[in-house]
This record gives sequence, C-alpha cells and structure tokens, in this order.
Amino acid sequence: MDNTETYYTNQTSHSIQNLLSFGLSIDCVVFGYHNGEVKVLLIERDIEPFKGSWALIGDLVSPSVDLASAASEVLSNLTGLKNIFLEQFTTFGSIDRHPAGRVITVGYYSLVKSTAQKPLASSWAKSSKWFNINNLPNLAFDHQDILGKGLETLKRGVRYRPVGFELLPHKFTLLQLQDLYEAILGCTFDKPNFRKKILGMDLLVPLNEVESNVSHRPAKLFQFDRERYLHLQEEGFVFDI
Amino acid sequence: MDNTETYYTNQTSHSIQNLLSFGLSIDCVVFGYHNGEVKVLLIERDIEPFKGSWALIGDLVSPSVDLASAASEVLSNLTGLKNIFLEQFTTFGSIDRHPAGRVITVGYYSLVKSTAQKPLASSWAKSSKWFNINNLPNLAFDHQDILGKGLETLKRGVRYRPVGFELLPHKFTLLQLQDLYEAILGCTFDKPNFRKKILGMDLLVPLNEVESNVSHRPAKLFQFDRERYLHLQEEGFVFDI
DNA sequence: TCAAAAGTGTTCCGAATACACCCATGC
DNA sequence: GCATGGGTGTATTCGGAACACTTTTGA
Repeated sequence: MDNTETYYTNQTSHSIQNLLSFGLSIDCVVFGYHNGEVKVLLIERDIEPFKGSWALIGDLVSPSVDLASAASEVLSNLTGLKNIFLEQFTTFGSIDRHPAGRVITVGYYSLVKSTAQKPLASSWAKSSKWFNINNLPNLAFDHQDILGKGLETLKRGVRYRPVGFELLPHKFTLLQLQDLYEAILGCTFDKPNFRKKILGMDLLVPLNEVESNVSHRPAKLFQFDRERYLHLQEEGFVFDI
Repeated sequence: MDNTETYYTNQTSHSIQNLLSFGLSIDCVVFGYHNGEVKVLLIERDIEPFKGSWALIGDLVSPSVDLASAASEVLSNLTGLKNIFLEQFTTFGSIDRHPAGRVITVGYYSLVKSTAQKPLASSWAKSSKWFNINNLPNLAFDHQDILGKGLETLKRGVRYRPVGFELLPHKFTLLQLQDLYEAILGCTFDKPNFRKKILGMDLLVPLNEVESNVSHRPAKLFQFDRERYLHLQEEGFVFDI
C-alpha cells in the first residue's frame, strides 16, 4: 500500500496520509415500540466530547472488520442486542461533524421487538434510555440529523415492506398492528378496512390463542409468516399499506 | 487529534493508526437515456489495478472536502458534467473490495439529460463509453454490485419521485416519457391510460410546439413544472407511476 | 391513399372508503 | 346491564385497466 498515488493520477495531492486519513464510525438509530409509542434508544455519554449529552448507539469502526459486521458489533457491544433487524440508510460526511477530526459515519437503523427490558449490557455510556420520538432531548454531534433521516427511512420502509412486524412481539393482535402503523405514520386507519387489507394479503397466520386479562372480548393473536412473504414476493407481490 | 482513544474507551485497539486507516472513495453510477435505451457511463482504466477494465466514475476523496461536494467534484473532474442530478444511495465496505487497502466507497447515482455528447473532459482513463444496462462488460472492483444497487435505486426512485425527467430533454413528448419509463421499469403501459395519469397529475406544461421531421402526426411537446411539483408536494401529493 | 403515430372517449372491474351493526368479556 | 374493544357485512365511490375509435402528418 505504498504508492497509491499511481492508482489515481488525476488527483494531485494523494499522499499516503491523505489516502488514509479518514475515521469511520457507525451510528445506529434503534427503534422500539411500546404502548402506542414509537421510541428511540439513546445513550448518555460519560466522556468528552459531548459528555452528558444523549447520543445514538454508535462507535468507531476497526479497519479489520467489514461494514455490516461492524454495525452488528456496535449494536451488540453497546446494547447486548443481537440478531435483530439492522439496515443501512445514509452516510454522513460533513467536514466538521466530529470535533476530533474527519470522521465519516454510516447510518444504520434497527428494529427491536420489545422496549421492556433494559438493553444496555456494558459500555462507556453512563446510561441508556428509550425516548419517545416526539419528545427527544438535544443530541450530540449531528445525531439529530441522522435520527431524522433514520425516521424518514423507517416511515417509508414500513409502508412498502413488512418491517413493522419487527417492532411487535411474535404474537400480536390486529389492533396492536394498526396502532403501530398509526403511531409510525402519524395517521389513523379505519378498523374494518385495515383488517380486510392486512388479512387479504395472506401474510398473517391466525393462532388458536386469544388475549387474556382484558375487560372486553379478547382478540385473536396472529403471527407474521415470513416464508409466505418471501414466496409471494417472488411472484411479484408488493407489500403496501 | 492525538488521543481519540479516550473518546471511545470501550474499544480496546484504537490506536491512531487504526482510527485513521480508512481510505474513502466515491463511485457514481451515471445513467443516461437515448433512443429507448437506458445507459450507464463507464470509463476504461488505463492504470493498475484493473488496467483495461471498465469501471464506474469514481475516485478517492480528499479529507478536506465534504461528502456531497466530493461527489460533485469526482463527477465533474472525470466527465465534465456539472449541476446534474446526483444523489447518494449505499455505502460499500467489504474488507477486500480494494486491493490497495481498506477503502470504503460511497455510492452515488446521477442522471444525465443527453447521452449524445462525449462527456469525458480529462482524466486518467483511457476512454469513456455509454453502455446499455442490459449489455454491460465485466467491471473493476465490486462495481458490478454497486451498479446493480444503483439500478435498483433508480427503479424504485423513478416510480415515486419525478426523477425520470432528469433523463429527458427539457422539451419532450408523452411517448418519449412513456418509453423512458418502460425502458427503466422493464414493462409496458397502455398509451391512453399513461397519458391520462401523467396529465392528470398536472405537472406537465404543454408548450405551443410540436415535433418536427416525423413522418406522422407530430406530437405536442411538454415541459416538467418543478415549481408546481414542489407546491403540490407540500399539500401532500405523492408522485406515483 | 396508406402507414404510422398522436390523441380521445367509454366501459368495466376491483380496490379503497365510509359506515352500520353484532359479539364477547369484565365489572 | 353496560362499557369496551373485537369482529363482520354492505353500499358507494374512485381510479386503473382494457380497448375502440378518430385525427394528423409524410410519403
């Protein structure tokens, strides 16, 4: 890796230092859902810069690991969360976005099935907390922008792909599903029509189970059938709410 | 930028070298359209590695310029193209994607109004050429993947946002527009219905001009009204073909 | 007058909407 | 019984698909 200069002769100033002078980090917007509220997991920084500020789940990346693995590792190191939905959206590269130097960050977003447990395993963070997306604190770095873009991505994604189920327990009622969509998209749906539409897709498996401990008629529980979705998708079906 | 170590104490091996050992590049999938064919602009590499191979419009990025500016510069340096549609899609970060070391690349795609002119201004490339997207040569690096992802992004984008117009001349006929959509999406549309739908959106301004030199009834020319689109968008209108 | 493409109108069908209504459970 | 949410059925409306048709030009 000595004379990378020769690989790109049209740029005049590609010394080795220039070629190698980027830091790379990953910032992950972790979304959760509980009691009708869409939430984001943030950590409180216990170190400078932005000590005491809230921030996204993020860290620098080691050059020895590829991007997708790095994202999983960051998430698992800082929260203990593994094997959950994790997808790249946008890369942020303003010159001054990190006070320590030029750091590019790749934005990921993640969807968690339950916000009940405290997901922090071990980290340099003082604490972690779920925040309602409509009531966020000030964030470190440019994390406000990143979170905003991530939320946009979620809103778009949830309409055309069956990713909403990643935020619900495996077994859920149709009303829970509808409430989730209403919370994310900020609108309301007609209950009978929502049922017809979602059941008509033939993607939900009705279970022989109902809610319990509710002071009204208990609702049937359903489960998302991923195999079925993949099969339908191959035939040209497109999920659309 | 001496002791970045202290900023991220949960990672054990963040020496300065590790923090700073990423190369950053931009690869841009430049799309064009001509005579019913969707095309991609490629350059023939005149230097190692992959000398003689075709590659996307791409180059290393200097740490002193931000990501969006870098993308414009790469495009303009290698093709002379300026002020055209340019948008980020995905970032690629496999460990071994560049033989010279760890280089992350941010994928952009660009839409060009005419593939008629030879867009190469000056570069380290032997030549440049427009290739039909259905008849591509072998590509350098992981550019096959990047191009594929870029094409996916274009297909999705063209359906829900009025970006198709970026590939047509300012004045165009409805059939040209329809042919463009059919070429990109790989399907056919019913002519009367396509007209009704697109005109019903109220986004096209009919000009007092017609085609010339055609051996049939000349078609009216239209123009895309961007102001109108932005206005409608604010009212909640979503472009959809 | 013919070919070729521009451009219009009309019917039909299915999906989305808007509601009205009944059902099961806890208190 | 009654409050609460679960669950079903139906009439209406709207947009898209299919397709038949007329118009205008060059050769």
